[in-house]
Amino acid sequence: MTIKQELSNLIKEAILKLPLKEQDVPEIIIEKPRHKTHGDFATNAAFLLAKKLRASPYQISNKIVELLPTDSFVLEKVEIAGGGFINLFLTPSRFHQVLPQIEAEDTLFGTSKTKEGRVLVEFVSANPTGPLHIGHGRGAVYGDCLANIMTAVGYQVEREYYINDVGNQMQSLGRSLLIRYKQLQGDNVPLPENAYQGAYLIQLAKTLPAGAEDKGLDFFVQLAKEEILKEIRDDLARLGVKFNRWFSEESLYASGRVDETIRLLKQKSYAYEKDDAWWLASSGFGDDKDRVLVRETNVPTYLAGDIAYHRDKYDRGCDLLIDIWGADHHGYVDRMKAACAALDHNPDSLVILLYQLVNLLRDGKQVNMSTREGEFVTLKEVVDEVGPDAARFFFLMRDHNSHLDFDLELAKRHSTDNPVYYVQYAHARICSILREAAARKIEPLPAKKCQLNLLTVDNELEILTELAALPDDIINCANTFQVHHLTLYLQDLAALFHHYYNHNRIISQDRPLSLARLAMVNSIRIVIRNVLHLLGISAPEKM
RNA sequence: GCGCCCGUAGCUCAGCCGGACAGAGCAACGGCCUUCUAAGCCGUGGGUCGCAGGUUCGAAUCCUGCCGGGCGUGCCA
Repeated sequence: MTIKQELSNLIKEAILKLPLKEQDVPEIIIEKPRHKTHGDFATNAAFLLAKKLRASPYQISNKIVELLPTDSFVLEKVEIAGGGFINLFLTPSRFHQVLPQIEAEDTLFGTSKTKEGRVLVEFVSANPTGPLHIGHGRGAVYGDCLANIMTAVGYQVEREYYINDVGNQMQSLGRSLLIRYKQLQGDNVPLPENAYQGAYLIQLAKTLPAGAEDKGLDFFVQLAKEEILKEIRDDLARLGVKFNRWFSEESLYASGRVDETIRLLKQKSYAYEKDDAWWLASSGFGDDKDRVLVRETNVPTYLAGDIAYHRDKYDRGCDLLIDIWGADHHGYVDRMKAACAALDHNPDSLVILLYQLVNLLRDGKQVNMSTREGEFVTLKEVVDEVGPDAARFFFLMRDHNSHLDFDLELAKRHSTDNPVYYVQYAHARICSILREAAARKIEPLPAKKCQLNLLTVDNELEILTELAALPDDIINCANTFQVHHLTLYLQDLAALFHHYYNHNRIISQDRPLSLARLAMVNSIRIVIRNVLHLLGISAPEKM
């Protein structure tokens, strides 16, 4: 049980003795106050009860405090302040308990089994018509990390990439490659404006032997698709982004799942015919207007395929579908949710998370990212320049709803202002201390055998609080889908450690003290490493 | 026009299911290396939380309107 859960239970038991019925007890929120003088934790429970009990928060707080157990090993002191806040001060020994726990759970510390169910995270899903750009990188890392977090709280998680390998774009891609090939053969064929302009097709065309044009357009389509997909897989692998499955849109057509889904919608009368096309009655489910499912040419739209795909995910037994899209697709959210509702699925079981655009900067100045003529900065270029660790950390630093400035020079800098190094350095520093202890023949003891009551100086208890907060923080991330809290958590923890290191000797002549401090520092190491791994970032032992 | 996101210190942002004096990093200025990694630490200054109303015992946080920035608004994918 986490400290917060423990405190929450204590408060709740007291409230029930007020007396109050179970259903009238508000959700007890235990928060960490901004100021130390307000306790290690605090709750505003009395404010929430004031109306119901027709008493002032101050009076209610007094009653609650009277009803708290006096023989608790957790609470050292309880105060009422700020007109009704209950400020809770913990015994040092409660803080110390976290160290043996971290040691015992080791790589699992921070994880919990608080959630259950099958979650499918679909992300990236970029069209295989060109290299991934930096925006895809943000979505990739966000999705990968969110999947890690969902796994860490107990969900059974699958990660998928939906390949849009159907439609005009693939034909256009094949034609573009064919033209590039002909140009290389000396033919003076112009590349149409609507063709794919990127230089990557020239590179690919160069690998083709003479006479390749005899193999027909379809050969070029398939080749371009496969080669580009291979590059995409390589780029994502380089970034440490993992998928369980690459789901081909084409396979949905081949298996008849698209037609079947359209038939089903017709049966339910959620699809109707108008102007020689078939429409989804999505406006009945909150969309602005109805959407075409099957064109007057009798070819299904992208939407039809995507609905079949989502239906497939549900049919495979997933309880929660998470889609991660770039913000430029937000206009698509309502129709997708409408489609799921039309298929009798609870719209809340489809969560669509949008991430905002990435601004690429170099020393504070915007890097030109014109997508015209394919002149964008590719993900590969960025990862090659700053490395996967820095790239991932930077992509994860901000709320996905906020625009992200990605400064290439900052990401490479080896100094305090670069948060990646700041955090990794804390980890390496601790490893170095542990090596030094070994060199001095100081054999570390398990935390429970150390005199942990020696850990009460400076910010030691603050560090322990921070360590203990991790499981709750991860659960919070899973609930809100806000991954960036973990990068902030790491920066806070690293700052606490660096401060501590600069003001206190860990290894000293005082052996019991050294052992206790080594135990604490080792727990910090475990926690930093675990969180970095959740973020998919390495935890170097030397820097 | 309509829809979504953002608007907090010079810069980049956190805080936003309402709560106690609004936080951090960077930048600026000034300190700290014969002792476990100075890729570090300490100190100083810096804010009408875009504007105007409303709800509330209490609003950066909720509601309405406005202003500014970004994105979207295909029988493309």
